[in-house]
Amino acid sequence: MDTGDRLLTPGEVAALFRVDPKTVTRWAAAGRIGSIRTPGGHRRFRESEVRALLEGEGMLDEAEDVGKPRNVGPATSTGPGPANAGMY
Amino acid sequence: MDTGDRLLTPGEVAALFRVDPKTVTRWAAAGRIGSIRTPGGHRRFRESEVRALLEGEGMLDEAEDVGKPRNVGPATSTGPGPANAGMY
DNA sequence: ATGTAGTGGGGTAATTCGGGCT
DNA sequence: TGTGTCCGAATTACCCCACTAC
Repeated sequence: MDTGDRLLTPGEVAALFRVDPKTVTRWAAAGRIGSIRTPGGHRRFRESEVRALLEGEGMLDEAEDVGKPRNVGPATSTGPGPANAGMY
Repeated sequence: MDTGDRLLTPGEVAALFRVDPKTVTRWAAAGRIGSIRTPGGHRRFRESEVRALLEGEGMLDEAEDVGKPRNVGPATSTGPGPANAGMY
């Protein structure tokens, strides 16, 4: 099935993350993001991969928040939600 | 999409609020402001969200809405759409 | 084949991160 | 409780030039 394997250039990914194209290249070099190399050596990234990293790092099942617009208390220690694969 | 999804760096947000970048980081850690992390661990903030906080529209009566209005429509309009038409 | 734009690689400065303290 | 500053460390941004992509 086609997961939208649209290939993006480093410049595209950089614009999405608001970073420098060189930084995106560094991510690929560090193995933090999948990269496809062209015969010339340039890198190309998958749209699906970048999208997953952009906001839904945890790919959590986004539930409808229509029944709770009143919660202003951050006391939800049960799980803030997006527990990205942080390792910093 | 067109909500001005321009991402800002902690330094930018800090300059907007006249506070230290560290303080902005605390807000993100407290969940008071949405934050997007780069594979490297750095944070990026949405211009629209920062703007709402600056305007004070985010702390009206109780309309605190820091969540992300995820459009669960049938169409995956979440994407920016036809950004590049056959670039490579 | 030539030209423009983007990309790659290396190196250095600036920013940000994380935790702890005043 | 919330903000600003300290530290060390990692990550990122911008500089150069050479090569690739169209």
